[in-house]
Amino acid sequence: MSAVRKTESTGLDGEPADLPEPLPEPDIADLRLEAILGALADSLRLTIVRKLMLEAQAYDHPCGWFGLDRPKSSLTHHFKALREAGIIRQRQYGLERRSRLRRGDLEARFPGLLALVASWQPPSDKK
Amino acid sequence: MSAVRKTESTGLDGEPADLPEPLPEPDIADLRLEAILGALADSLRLTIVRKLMLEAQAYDHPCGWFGLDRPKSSLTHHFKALREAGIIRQRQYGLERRSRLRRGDLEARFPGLLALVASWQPPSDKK
DNA sequence: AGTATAGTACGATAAAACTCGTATAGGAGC
DNA sequence: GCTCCTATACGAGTTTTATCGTACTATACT
Repeated sequence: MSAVRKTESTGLDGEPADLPEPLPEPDIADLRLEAILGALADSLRLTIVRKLMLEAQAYDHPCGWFGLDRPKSSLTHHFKALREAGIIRQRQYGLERRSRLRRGDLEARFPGLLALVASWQPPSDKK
Repeated sequence: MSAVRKTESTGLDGEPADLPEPLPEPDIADLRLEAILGALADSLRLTIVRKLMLEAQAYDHPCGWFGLDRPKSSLTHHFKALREAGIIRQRQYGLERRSRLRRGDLEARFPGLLALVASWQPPSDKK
């Protein structure tokens, strides 16, 4: 393993520690493949994860950044499903609840899984 | 690509052609990641697929070979779910309906997916 | 033919998941 | 304080999935 620069203390998954506390989520050791596959078995959620993986820039994006055309209460539902499965981490930043992919955790526990999501293409109509 | 020996004619996924017709299943081009992940999001079905992948010997195993402690009608349900998602192929051999993994198709369309299943471990109690 | 066998089909029940309207919370900015 | 904004919480209706008993079909065997 190559040396990793740690300027200050670091938090979960190599993140800086000076961030709001994450919302409740499963520990990396408790990630269950069944639960994760179930959470990914949905094209809207695949879209979310894929976008986080391929287009996330500065880390941590609010719900609106995804540009999903669904009622807000539906989106809350899907983001929560992803978080409870352990796929994303969510933090509260003032008004916004921002999400990031738990990329390191997922790759450590299920190597290759994210590559599958990356290569996924939505069905002709994204519904 | 290396040369593949074809003694006689071959059928789907490189199988010999002189086999009973497979039960209805999606074509390789129609495999949907969402559907496949959904079918795998279950520990009993993961157990089935994993066993097919790691222990299948002569190809094509009947339902009883798996040694699953569930009512027969439940097993029918789960095998059908796997077949309709495109994960297994089923053929009727007299009394028995035997299953095999669509290994080549899956690896071609979703490389790395089966490796995830292979590394899966059932939760402490297989239920 | 009669019996055992492997597995399906049907159907009922129950549990889980999806969808989304409405109401609400709470920080941000004027 | 008042309003705007992002997002949640609650709850209801709908759909999907799981579970499994019972009845049945079709083949194999004697």
